[in-house]
Amino acid sequence: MTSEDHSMLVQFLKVLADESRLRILGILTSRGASVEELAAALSLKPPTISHHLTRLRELGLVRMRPEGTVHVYEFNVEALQRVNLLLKPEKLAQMANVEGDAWERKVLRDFLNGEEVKEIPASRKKRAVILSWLVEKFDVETRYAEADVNAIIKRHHPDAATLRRELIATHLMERENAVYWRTPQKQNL
Amino acid sequence: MTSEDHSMLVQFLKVLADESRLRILGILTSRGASVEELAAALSLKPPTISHHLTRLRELGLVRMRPEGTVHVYEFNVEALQRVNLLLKPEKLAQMANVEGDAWERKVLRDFLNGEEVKEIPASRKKRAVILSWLVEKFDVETRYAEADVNAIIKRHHPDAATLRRELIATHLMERENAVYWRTPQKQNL
DNA sequence: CTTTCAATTCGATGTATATCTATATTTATA
DNA sequence: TATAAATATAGATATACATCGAATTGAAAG
Repeated sequence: MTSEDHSMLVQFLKVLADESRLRILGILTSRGASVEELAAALSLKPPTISHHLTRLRELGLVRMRPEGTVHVYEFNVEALQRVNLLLKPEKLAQMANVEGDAWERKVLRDFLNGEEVKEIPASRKKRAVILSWLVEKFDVETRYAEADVNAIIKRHHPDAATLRRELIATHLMERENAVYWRTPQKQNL
Repeated sequence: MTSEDHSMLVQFLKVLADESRLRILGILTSRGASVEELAAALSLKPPTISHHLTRLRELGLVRMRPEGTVHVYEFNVEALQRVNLLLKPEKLAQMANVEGDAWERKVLRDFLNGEEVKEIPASRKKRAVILSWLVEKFDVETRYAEADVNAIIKRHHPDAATLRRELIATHLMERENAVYWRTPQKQNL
């Protein structure tokens, strides 16, 4: 549904993003006009105008009323209003959220080999993704000794010391005295 | 000024009329993002994303903030609002009205030879243009006998009878008993 | 200072499409 | 019914541009 809005919006914008068609719409705001009139007004050939009007009509931006052998085209203001409604940040956000964590999945694919961390990413952001994956190996309500933490990490990567420090530094885990625990999750909105 | 708005609007729409760029903006509504993140999210290569961001940035639709070696891009909502303001019927009308009667001038060029009507257009609309030109040859406040009307018309075309009848039929002139006069102009809005 | 990593720039390629001429279709008129 | 006029369609051409791989730039880290 939102992705329908999305491609709908793209199509509208593609049709509107043309100098000739905007000028046509501009003329049609004040009066209906025939193909020949528009051709003269824009200094373009009738087939070109016909082409533009077809594209505008496919999206309902103009309507056609035959009058004898002449076709009078009129502007449909409603359709333009619908475009304006879609062209807002909130709507764009909705449309984009069809997916969002493709990047995280890619990082996991790149740096994991099954349950093994192939390499600790140098980039902070990528490291954060791996650490988020790693912290899932710990229970939320359990309290661990440092040796337990190291043991669990070592199932996935030899450098337990570095990773343990990173988990604390990124606040994914917390420590008091010699006791470690996983930081309770905060809810997503 | 209005034509600057015009080409401005076309450029904005051309930049917005792209699926990838709309998705980028959609993502950036909720959070700033790096080129790599966007590339992963859209399943496109970084150079492609860079290209899109450049185009968006040229129009001020996004802003860039370097953060270490990573470039964080953010959405500039204001710029989008400006597009919405331009994408209204009134604005389109303003932009189009740089000229408007090119068609009428073309018809006159085609069917007149100086003060002589070369041929009476068969098309109703074109005939109307020629008749509007012809009726200007009459004073507004004068009352004419049929012979006078014919004489004036014959300065421009031999078939005075037909043209006289057309002037009446199109209500450009009126007749009562044997007296003719030019219909008073109604004002334009 | 060298290496590394993210971003950008460059060059190439394929696709989309605005515009034109020529032809066909449809409606009105003689 | 045949001709003329206004649109529409078909086919051709040229331009714009989205996308990619390769090379370059610029910043951070060892």
